Amino acid sequence: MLYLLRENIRSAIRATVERRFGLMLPEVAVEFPPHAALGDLATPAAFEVSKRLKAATGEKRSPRDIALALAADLHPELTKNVDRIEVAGAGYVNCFLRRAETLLAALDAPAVVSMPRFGGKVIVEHTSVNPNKAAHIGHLRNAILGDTLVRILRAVGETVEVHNYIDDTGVQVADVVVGFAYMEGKSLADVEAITGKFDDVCWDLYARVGAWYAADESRLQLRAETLHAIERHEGALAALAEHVAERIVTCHLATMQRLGIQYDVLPCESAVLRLNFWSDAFERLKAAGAITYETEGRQAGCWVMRADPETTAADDEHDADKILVRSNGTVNYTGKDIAYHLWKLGLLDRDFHYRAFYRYPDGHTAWMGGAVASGTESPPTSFGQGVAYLNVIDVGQSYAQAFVKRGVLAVAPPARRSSVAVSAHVAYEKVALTPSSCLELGFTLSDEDRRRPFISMSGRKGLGVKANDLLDRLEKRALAQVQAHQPALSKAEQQSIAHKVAVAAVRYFLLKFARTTLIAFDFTEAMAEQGETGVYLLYSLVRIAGIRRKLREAGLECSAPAAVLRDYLPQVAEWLRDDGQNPNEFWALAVLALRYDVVLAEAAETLEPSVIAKYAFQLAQAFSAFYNRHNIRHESDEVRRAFLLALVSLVESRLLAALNVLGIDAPERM
RNA sequence: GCGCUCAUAGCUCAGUUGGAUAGAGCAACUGCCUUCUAAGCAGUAGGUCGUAGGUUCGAGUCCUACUGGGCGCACCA
Repeated sequence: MLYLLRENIRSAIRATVERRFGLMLPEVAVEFPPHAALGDLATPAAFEVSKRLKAATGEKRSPRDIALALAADLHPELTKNVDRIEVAGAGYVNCFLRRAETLLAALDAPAVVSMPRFGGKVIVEHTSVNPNKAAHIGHLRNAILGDTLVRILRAVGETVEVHNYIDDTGVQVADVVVGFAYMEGKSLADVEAITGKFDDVCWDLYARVGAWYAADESRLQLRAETLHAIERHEGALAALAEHVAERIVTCHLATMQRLGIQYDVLPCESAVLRLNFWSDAFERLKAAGAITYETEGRQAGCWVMRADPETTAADDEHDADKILVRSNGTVNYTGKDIAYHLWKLGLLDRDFHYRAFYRYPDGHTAWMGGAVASGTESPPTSFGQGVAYLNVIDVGQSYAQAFVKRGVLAVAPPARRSSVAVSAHVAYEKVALTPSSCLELGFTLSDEDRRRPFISMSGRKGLGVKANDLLDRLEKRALAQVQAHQPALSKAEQQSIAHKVAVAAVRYFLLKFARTTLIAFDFTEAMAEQGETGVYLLYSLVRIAGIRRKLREAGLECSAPAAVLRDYLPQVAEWLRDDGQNPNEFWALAVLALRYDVVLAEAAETLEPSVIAKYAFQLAQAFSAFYNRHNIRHESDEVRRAFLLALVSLVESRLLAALNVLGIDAPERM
């Protein structure tokens, strides 16, 4: 609601400044003042005009004079929504909205308007966990961040395709294969016969393989041989690798499904090579002059991409350049990634072979993009060919991601360069463990480690909190609460509620931190059900559901409060008026709810989901205060009851929208 | 060595592209359940925004230097 209004004010100010002062303002800041006495929207543009006027003409005019002129000119253009405009402080222009009219209009308006900016399909890649062990909470942060980003983009009207890249040919898979084949002497049939949680079995095995290598480094030769067999796609080891990768991917998809996360395409790295994506990309990189063949020095025999000399410098220990093709002629990960990204933007005349890999309960299918044609079904739409890509990958990959982008940019035809320019690496910090969490997991720590603020997770050491384990613990804990609060419900209903509570808790916990904040995972904090948590958000909506239920039971139902209030506009205006020095609490709540689309737009623009999480909590908090002060069921005045209910409806609508974008589903009771 | 990033209340973190009186949760303390769910609400206390300069009407936010963390710079993926 406020998004469009803010844009209107922005353009009105820009036009007024141009007309009266002959200045073009590139950006006009319109913000939300710290308190209600200063209006609903405000702009410090007069300060900017004063500065620019002085620079352009030498004329000195006080910001306050300019603000007065702006306010006078602005008002006629905005009378529809704005009640009055005041100049405050040294030169702020403050707009006050017509409260009653705005509230009623908002009740009939959708929570958000469509405002796509990419102009076509955006490809979001996230999760991309090595398919060799159970997913841990670090992978969960990636997936939840990515999934929420997808939901944000879809909410603002973007078309999004979700990719989960499967690195089925890397050392990580090879290590588990070595474990099965050489440590345990298992055949493919033996591994296929393993029952139970396969990802947990591999988690333990992977850690043991690490120790096994450390005990005798000559065993690393087995890894190299296995890797080679996988890359050539030959023999029993390759077949075992394929089985491990596919089965683990299935585990990962099931884990993520618990959190409401789905994928459209699972492109496999093996196919990037076998379907000649790379050889095409290689030729194009050479033709574009983006890579050069080294004939001397320690990179002799390699194809390398030069670093940007302005931002990176080489020294004795490090080459700033990035090798894409090793001296033995094989391509590394970054090279393959460039090929994959060319495909994402439709810049390769090649495609994967698709087969339906995973069915979701709602009928959606995740398609595996592999090297060989198999199966009878084909996808309903074409994949790839996006106008932009967004990669949710941890910040440690920034260096490599920068080379991927430069590689794609070098090959892209001029008309498509803007596609590459708007594409981005959505970087986030990792999840580490607090020392106390490590101890709780049963790991022994040195005294030095004990004093550290956090300890990195390590799949190779088997040190980490598995995603499924955390969810299990949360569900168990929530179930105990639900059983205490809702003893009358069936076991199945209680479990369904406990599941929703657990999902809300994890998703909110991993989303409330800004992307660049390292999370030191602590069980106590992550399992908290009080304060700034996903549980609190659910509780607010449960209370709203409770209000509606009780009103229905009392025969006081009111499905369309706006229709009732339309006949009592002066009364509504009175209820929304500030009382002397005190700002009006109803209006404060309403105007916060109306900011939803502004917050969503900000999240979509900055690719920062945490702002929505923070906003949802703020709105829920404001509602809780309202809830404690006003009892709707016991309100005898019918019109006032409709008024209070209108506020509840507004909050409910925006809170539901926010939670939907956060991937959190609220139960009726809890 | 170079690059990126962070430093805000006892702890964990927000802080609207430079704006008006720096906020929240946890922990501590004080109240509130015959009431639409107390998984809650109201209140108290807690700050030289790492240090020193600079830019300007205005700096937690931008620039420089310094101090102290974290990450990256592999013929790994």
